[in-house]
Amino acid sequence: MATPRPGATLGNIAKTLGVSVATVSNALSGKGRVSTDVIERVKAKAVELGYVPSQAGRALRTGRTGVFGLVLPDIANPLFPQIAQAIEFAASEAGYGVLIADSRGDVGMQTEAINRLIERAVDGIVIVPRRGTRIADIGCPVAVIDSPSTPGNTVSADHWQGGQAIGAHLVDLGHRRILLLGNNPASNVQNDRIGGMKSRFPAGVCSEVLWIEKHEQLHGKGSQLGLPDKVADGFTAFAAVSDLHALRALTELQRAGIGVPEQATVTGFDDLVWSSVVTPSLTTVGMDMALIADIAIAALVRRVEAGQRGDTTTRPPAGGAPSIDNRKVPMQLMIRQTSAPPPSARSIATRTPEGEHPC
Amino acid sequence: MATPRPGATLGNIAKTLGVSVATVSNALSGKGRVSTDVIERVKAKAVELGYVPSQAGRALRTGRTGVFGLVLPDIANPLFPQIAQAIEFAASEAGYGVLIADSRGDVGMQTEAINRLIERAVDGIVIVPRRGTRIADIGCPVAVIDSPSTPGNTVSADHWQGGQAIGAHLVDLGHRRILLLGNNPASNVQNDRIGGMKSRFPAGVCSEVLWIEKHEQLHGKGSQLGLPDKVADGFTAFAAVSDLHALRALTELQRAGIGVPEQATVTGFDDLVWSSVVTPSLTTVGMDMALIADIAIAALVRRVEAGQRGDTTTRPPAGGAPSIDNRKVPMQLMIRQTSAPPPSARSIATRTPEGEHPC
DNA sequence: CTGAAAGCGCTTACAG
DNA sequence: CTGAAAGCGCTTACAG
Repeated sequence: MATPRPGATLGNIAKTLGVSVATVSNALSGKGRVSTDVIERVKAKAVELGYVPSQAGRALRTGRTGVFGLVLPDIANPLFPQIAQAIEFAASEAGYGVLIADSRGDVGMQTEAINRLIERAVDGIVIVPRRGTRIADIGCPVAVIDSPSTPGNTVSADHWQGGQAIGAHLVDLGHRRILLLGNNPASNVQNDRIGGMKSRFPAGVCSEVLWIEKHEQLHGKGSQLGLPDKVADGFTAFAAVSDLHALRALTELQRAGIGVPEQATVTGFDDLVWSSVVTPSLTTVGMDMALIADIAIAALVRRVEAGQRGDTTTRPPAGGAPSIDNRKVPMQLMIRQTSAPPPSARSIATRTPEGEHPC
Repeated sequence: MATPRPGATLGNIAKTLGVSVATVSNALSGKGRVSTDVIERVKAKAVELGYVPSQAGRALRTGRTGVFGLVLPDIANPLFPQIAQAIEFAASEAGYGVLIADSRGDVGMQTEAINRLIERAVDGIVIVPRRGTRIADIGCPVAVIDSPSTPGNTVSADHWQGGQAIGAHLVDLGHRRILLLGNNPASNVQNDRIGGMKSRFPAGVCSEVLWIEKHEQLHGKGSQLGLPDKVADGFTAFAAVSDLHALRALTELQRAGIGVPEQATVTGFDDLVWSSVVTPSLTTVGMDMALIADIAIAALVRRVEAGQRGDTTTRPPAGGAPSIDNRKVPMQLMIRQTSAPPPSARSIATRTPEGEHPC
């Protein structure tokens, strides 16, 4: 047999070897009692014939497909590559495939996407929910990423702690007037990040939040944020809840001839792919997507392998195994070049007394 | 039946209705002759029971899974979201699911990834090949995206034409000394884009290519590209083969106090998500990923639905249906704010005689 | 127009 | 240690 026939089946192997399919199945899976001699001959023949187990047959028999679904709010999201890559890696390590579904930011399509996955009989679903969505009990193991407010089976980056890291960094640098850049006040993630940052601002620090979506409703999509004016007002640091907004801030400031970081500090969130290629490179906070993905996939695998199907988004597995309820993974501060002490701290005074800049 | 039991099967419906499963199957699929009366009752009962066809059963019987694989060289690639979203959309429109596989930039893993997909019995595979990879005949319908040099079954953006569009734009603006920014001279895509640009430069234009990977080997990863010096040398335009490099150029120039576009024009490629949020917004060339995805998926569907399996990467379908050989989809110039006439064209002379800037 | 039957490839008790 | 048999849910000729 020169070319391994792609169609080889357990039956083929059994016939050529003169044994039963049950024996071949057992030999290959190592389950029943089979003599080492037979095991060897079966394995050799399997390789020779290029045997590939039929997932369809196995799925039909076992009721498990070995596939997880991944539902994303919007694949076009710049954060998506990291998530998808990490999930795909963790899943394939665990022997599972990943079926993707894009909800295109629409709640209705999110439901449709989930249904499509269920029709394909996925063993579990990893959901990165659309902002503000609550995932209903869909009769299939679910792990939710990045929505700590959803009860149960959730894993996410610790956005609050990430915010604290950036907040502390800014304060340590000596900044006392800080503009926080958010996109939408309805986002839990953004509020956590902002809350974390603020929690590290001592009494003497004065901060304000600029919500970009609201700003654009007023001044038009893509309009300038007026950051140079803020610098004139005394703001020395611009802390965005996403690298995307940080990039916008950085270029807007640079465009106005304001030196970053000499005259203004800029920080982001997420460590997107280009954050280290811009000049100056962006100080940001990265999340450990690999760990997050591992946790989500491990939770799903545990449930599936415990033999449960059709059970529950919110309750922990019946076996009493630990769920991943609201598990938070620390974020990591990546100090690069867009953050530095404010001009005042360097030129005017060596130490900045608290409350020097009243709001 | 309040709660639709997720486990409902053809047999359940048949039994509750007192008909055969064959009839139920026919009624639902509309294939055999079934009386309208029975069809209605079957459909009603199916809805009532929340019947969801088992893909596993169907797959086992028909030999088709209704799933395509998507192999990507590196999911972390910033272009990936567009590709994945478009493929997922086109596939789900056609009734197919999409299983992802990341080859992480490694040729060996690309092969592994393809094998994993084949084990899952995908009906076809869309491959975005790793640079320089040739896809072997893998016994399963394949559509290749973005590698026009691969023979057969390839669809891609027309990188050459996209280059021409940018090249012409730059020349029309009056630029005569243009620095082309590429990453790697081994990339067909990049060479096509550069070739296209150059093809529109008349004799009087002097251009040069700066290969970033080579530059970084010499000066260290993430080092400055020395673009301000190039401006001093008389270069007025910087045309990158990717928005990523354009962003790098833009920030490096801005950082050096060089006004874009007043003192230097910057252009990119691909219209990545942030290209319109930077200040000034980036002139670039977008690709019609939706069309590319449609073509790739349609080609796969045609093959699958023609009933062929195990056939051929390189040969056209036996039925004589058109293959997608080296089909190219036009790219679209998106003129935004980083491109403008060179300073000389505005201040020194109204019209720039050809050959004014010798190389 | 409808039904009985075979079979896709696999795994799992159960007998030998 | 090994095999015969049942059955997962579906579709497809084939008979009635």
